[in-house]
Amino acid sequence: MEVLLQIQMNEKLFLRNPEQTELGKKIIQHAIQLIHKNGFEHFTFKKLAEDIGTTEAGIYRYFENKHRVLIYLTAWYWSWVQYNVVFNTNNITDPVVKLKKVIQLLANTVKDDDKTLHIDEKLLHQIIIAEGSKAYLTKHVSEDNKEQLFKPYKDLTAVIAGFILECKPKYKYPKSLGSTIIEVAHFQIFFMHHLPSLTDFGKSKDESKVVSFLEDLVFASLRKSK
Amino acid sequence: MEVLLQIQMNEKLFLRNPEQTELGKKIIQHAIQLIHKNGFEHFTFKKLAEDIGTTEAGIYRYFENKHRVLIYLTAWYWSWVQYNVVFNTNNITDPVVKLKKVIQLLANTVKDDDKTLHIDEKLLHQIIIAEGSKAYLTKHVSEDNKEQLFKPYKDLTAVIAGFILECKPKYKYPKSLGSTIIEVAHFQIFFMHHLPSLTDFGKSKDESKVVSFLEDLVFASLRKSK
DNA sequence: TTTTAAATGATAGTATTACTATCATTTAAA
DNA sequence: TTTAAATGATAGTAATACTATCATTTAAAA
Repeated sequence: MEVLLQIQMNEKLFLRNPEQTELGKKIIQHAIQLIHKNGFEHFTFKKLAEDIGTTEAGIYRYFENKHRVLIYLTAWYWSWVQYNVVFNTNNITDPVVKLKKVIQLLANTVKDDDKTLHIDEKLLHQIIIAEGSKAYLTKHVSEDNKEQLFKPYKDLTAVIAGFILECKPKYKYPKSLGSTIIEVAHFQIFFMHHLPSLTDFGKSKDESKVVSFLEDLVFASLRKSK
Repeated sequence: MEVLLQIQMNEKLFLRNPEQTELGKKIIQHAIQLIHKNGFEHFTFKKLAEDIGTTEAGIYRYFENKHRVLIYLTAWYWSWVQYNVVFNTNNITDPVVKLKKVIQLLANTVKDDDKTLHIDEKLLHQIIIAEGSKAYLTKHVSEDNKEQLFKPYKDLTAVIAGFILECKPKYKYPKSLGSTIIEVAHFQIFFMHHLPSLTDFGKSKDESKVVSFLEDLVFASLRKSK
């Protein structure tokens, strides 16, 4: 069975929808490669244009600025993760199993998804780990939030919060624990690779240990005992 | 009793020690104000120089670039937090009480410390929440780490990890839980103010609820039962 | 107290970044 | 086949992130 996955993106994320043209898809594809290679700070529309074989002006027709590209990529990523969470937890009734699945999807190495042709999810996952929080750590986060640019992140958090409440209906912090799972999964992986003494898995560089830590953390909080 | 606090900083953080001259102290003082006001992305040495009444070249004699200023400020901040942790937990034997103190110091509003004249800790705390992770989320994090630029952060994590092991000697993830406490304290406060639907304390904007969430999270993991 | 060096101020200059604008040309939809 | 939309090519500007030079002030050493 061959299916393609297309994620509907908020119109405010772009000036012209990059999914709808060849140039647009190239912009996304090469933006992922360049941000991954050089980091977001050294990513420029000039380099991107040269990489693709178009001009700066061409990129500016799709995105207002490079920060919007980052927001677009993070929004896309969180939508894709939510799709995977929903897909992988479908027909599972046990909320503990569902939460474990979520933790695995967040913390494990991603492999490129063949259902999206121009997006390399493995690279994108690494970008989100290292650059994702820069999307909202700005002075204009509230304006961006009013335009619903972070909706996919908030939706995913809500899904996870739902699973948490299924586990323990009286738990008082489902949303905070949801966003904590997402954030901790990512920065523990980052620390493991780059600042290993901030973790207990520095030497092994084994993502499954981040999964174990998170499971320990989450299910201790959700035990019925208390 | 009037005492002044001076924190010994790693020589590699700067070109010329800003603590040792009037101009240097002004650079730190006004950098904090400007980053707080405009955000790190819009903070430039030109604006800083104008603010102080000196020239760009003057700033470059103290710091290689603006990223080093951010690293300096975060290093200073973590050293100061560790001083406060050590001071406030001195003579306390119960590790649970010590950990609670740590959580409060990390998550509560900071008031300006009179023992440091040119640094406004309240502003600095807010800067670290919103900009702190940009200090290490770079492509050159490993080189910076080799120069020990993140040592204060790692030291603080180690102190917290020590308290965690005092609580539960067999706990498997003391360092990861330590860095998690630090990070979660900060981004939950950020979310509470700017992306409230990612938390359970959006409406109240009450930092003590972040403290409650963190205590719940941490002490569930450290209960003797398991 | 003078000499010397260190720190600062003033100015200039460069390459890159982050855009905006214009117009010709190609491509695709009506 | 007309018309419009998308792209390419080029130019230009203000701001940013530096580096370099030299004169002047300030402070430490002789």
